[in-house]
Amino acid sequence: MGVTKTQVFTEQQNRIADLAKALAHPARIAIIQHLLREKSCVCGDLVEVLPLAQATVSQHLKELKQIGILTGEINPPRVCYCINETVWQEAKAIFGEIFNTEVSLKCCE
Amino acid sequence: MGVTKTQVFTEQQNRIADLAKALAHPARIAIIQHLLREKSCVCGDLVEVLPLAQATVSQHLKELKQIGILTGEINPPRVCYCINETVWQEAKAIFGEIFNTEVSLKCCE
DNA sequence: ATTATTCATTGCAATAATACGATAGATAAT
DNA sequence: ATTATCTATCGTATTATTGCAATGAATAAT
Repeated sequence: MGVTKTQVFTEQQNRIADLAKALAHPARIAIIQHLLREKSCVCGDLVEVLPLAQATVSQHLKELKQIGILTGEINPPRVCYCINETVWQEAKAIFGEIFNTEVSLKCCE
Repeated sequence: MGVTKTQVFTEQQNRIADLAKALAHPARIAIIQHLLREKSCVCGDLVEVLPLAQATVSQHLKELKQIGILTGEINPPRVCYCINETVWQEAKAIFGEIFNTEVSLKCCE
């Protein structure tokens, strides 16, 4: 049916999946990397850096803003996008929780 | 056009995005958590744990196998799915690289 | 007031992802 | 041989995602 059955999973599982989905596009990775490394965070700069149309970049920014990873501060006529420290740390923690789990080596015995 | 322009991004950006996409569904998170925590890794066990049809679970397992996160060892008539340590460590490292980057606080100045 | 700049939104087309019933294949058990 | 068990795949329906041109909204500059 093309629609994820979110209600049958835990809140945590859905949150991780949603955060992962936000990272599941190279353009959004590029945006995040740029905001992490450079000080410039104006939308127009990102449009220049990315080989995508302005409308497409705007859409990716919207998604990252929606999940909370980015904040968009209007500074007319520009908009400055920044990484939201709180959500970023949450994502770091939630991914760390999974990746730091020791993998059971007793598999397939 | 519904198709990601992978060729215009770096290999690393595409790899992170692909790994993130593999994690971008609560069912696949549940599968990974189960394989991390429990020793049982037979496909049938996962079908019982997940509130999804067998065909759907099989499809999610296929995706995780395709990206390399899981290995599927045939042990007739069962199939044992295990976390692939190598790829798992790669994913851990690649996500860590991003999340351990210090966020520039000089944003929007 | 008019024009230019910056960014968001809308509308559309194309492709990808999600879900499941039905079926097939392979082995074990009888 | 027949039946049962386990898993993969196919076909199909539905929804989501990606991408961009065109347009709109809001402010700055002239």
